[in-house]
Amino acid sequence: MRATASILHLDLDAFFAAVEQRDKPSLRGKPVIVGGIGGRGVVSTASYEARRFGVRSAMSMAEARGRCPHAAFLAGRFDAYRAASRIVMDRLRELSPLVQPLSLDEAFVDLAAHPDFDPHELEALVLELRADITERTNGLTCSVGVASSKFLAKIASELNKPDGHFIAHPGTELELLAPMQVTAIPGVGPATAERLRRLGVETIEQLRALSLDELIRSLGAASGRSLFHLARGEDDRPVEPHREAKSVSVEDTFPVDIADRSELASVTDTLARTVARRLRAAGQSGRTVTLKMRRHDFETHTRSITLPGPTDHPRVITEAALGLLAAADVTGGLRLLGVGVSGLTDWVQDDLFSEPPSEQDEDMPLPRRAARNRPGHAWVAGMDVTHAEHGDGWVWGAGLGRVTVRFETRLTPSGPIMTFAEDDPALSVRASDPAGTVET
DNA sequence: TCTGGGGTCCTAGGACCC
DNA sequence: TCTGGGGTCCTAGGACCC
Repeated sequence: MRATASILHLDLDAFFAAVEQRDKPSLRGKPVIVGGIGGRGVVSTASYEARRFGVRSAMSMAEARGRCPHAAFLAGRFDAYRAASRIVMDRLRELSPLVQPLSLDEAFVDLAAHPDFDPHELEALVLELRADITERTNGLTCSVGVASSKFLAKIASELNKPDGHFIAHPGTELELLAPMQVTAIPGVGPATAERLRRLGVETIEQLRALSLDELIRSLGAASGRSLFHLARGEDDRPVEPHREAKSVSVEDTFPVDIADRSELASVTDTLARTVARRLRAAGQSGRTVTLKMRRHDFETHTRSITLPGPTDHPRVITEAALGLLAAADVTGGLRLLGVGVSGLTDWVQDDLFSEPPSEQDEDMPLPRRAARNRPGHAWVAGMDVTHAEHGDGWVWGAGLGRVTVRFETRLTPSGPIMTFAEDDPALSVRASDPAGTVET
C-alpha cells in the first residue's frame, strides 16, 4: 500500500456488446448478447439493456434466450475487439510505461511511474482519460478506479460503473470496504464465499474478525493469508507490464457428444497441431502436454505427460496427446476435448526428435468453426458482410439455405433488412472494420 | 438445447534424492 | 527390530477470473 492513490484500474463497459452496438446502429439502446451461438454456447457479454432481464456472463445461451428472447444474439468479432482494445491500451501507455493488461477490456496502470504524475490532478487526469477513450474508440465507455493498491483500484472501478470513476483517497479505504460483501474481493468465488458463510462471515468487516490462523485453517495457506490482508486493505502487488505466458491451450466443445475413438483421435490431432502452431508463432516451446476431457455428464479430467525436453513440434505434441487419449476411459462419450502445453521456455529444442515438420504439419487450419457446427454454410449472426449491389452490412440471421442481412455500418443510420440465398455470389464476408474507424 | 474458451494459481500426494 | 526430514518434480483436480 502506498501513501498516494497512484494505481489505476480501467474496465471497458460491457465491452463486446458495446462494440457491436457501436458498429450496428439498429442495436443501439437494445438488448445485445454476444456469445457462443451453437447449441452449447454461453453468454460472453450482455449489454446493459439485456442485463435488465437478468442475462449474465457465463449463463447458457439457452437460458439467456428464455430470459430475453427479443435480444440480438451475436457471435463475437474478435478482430474488432482486439483493435478497440489496442487503442485503449495505447492511450493508457501515454499515462505511464507500467501498464498491465488483464484481458482485452481491463488493465492496471502504475501512474507513479510517470515522472510528471501529480496526485493533486487525479480527477482531471481521469476525466481526460475517459473522454479520450470514448473519442478514440468512437463511443465506447469505461469505468475507472484509482487507489493506493491494485486491489483497491479494482474495487473502486466497480463503484460508479458504467461510464464513471471513483478515486479512493488514502485513509478512507477501510471504511469503504467494511460493509461490502466478501464476494466483492477478486478471488472469492462461490466455494470460498460458502466456506466463509459457514463461519458466519458475509461482509468484509466480519471477515476482519477472523484470525490469520482461522483463515488459514479453513481456506488453506495461500488464500487464507491473502484474504486476511485484503480485508485490511493491505496489498503490495506491483503492476507488472511484461508477464510471460505459462501455458498455451486449445479446446473444443462438440455440438453433440463424441464416443467414437477414431473421431476423438482426429479431433485431438487437430487440436494438438493448433497448439503447436500457436507455440511456434509465439517463439516458445514447452515440456508438459495435457489432454483435457469433459465427459457426457460434465465430469472433467486431465491427463498429462512431461517430455524430456521442451518442444513446439506438431508431431511430438500430437503423439503425446494421442497417447494420453489412448489410455483414457471415454465410455459414454466426450463433450469436450482440449490440448495444452505448459512448462514453457523461449528455448526451442533443436531437433532431438529429429524429423523436420512435414508439409502437412505446417499451418493446417482448423476447419471453420461455423462451417463445422452448421454444415452447409458459414454465415454466423453478427458477422460483417458486403453485397455487390447493396453494400456493407452484417448477418442478422441464417438458416434453411438463406441469409438475412441488415445493411448498416457504424456511420450509417439504422438500415434495411434483406434476405438472400446462402450461396448468393453477390454476398461475401467482409474483413471486420477493425477499429470502427474506416470512413465510408 | 443447462453448463465456452483461454488462462492463472493453489493444494495434495507420491516419487525420488540427499 | 519400528521407520527422519527437507526439497524438488510430476500429476490431478479444483477454484477463480475475464
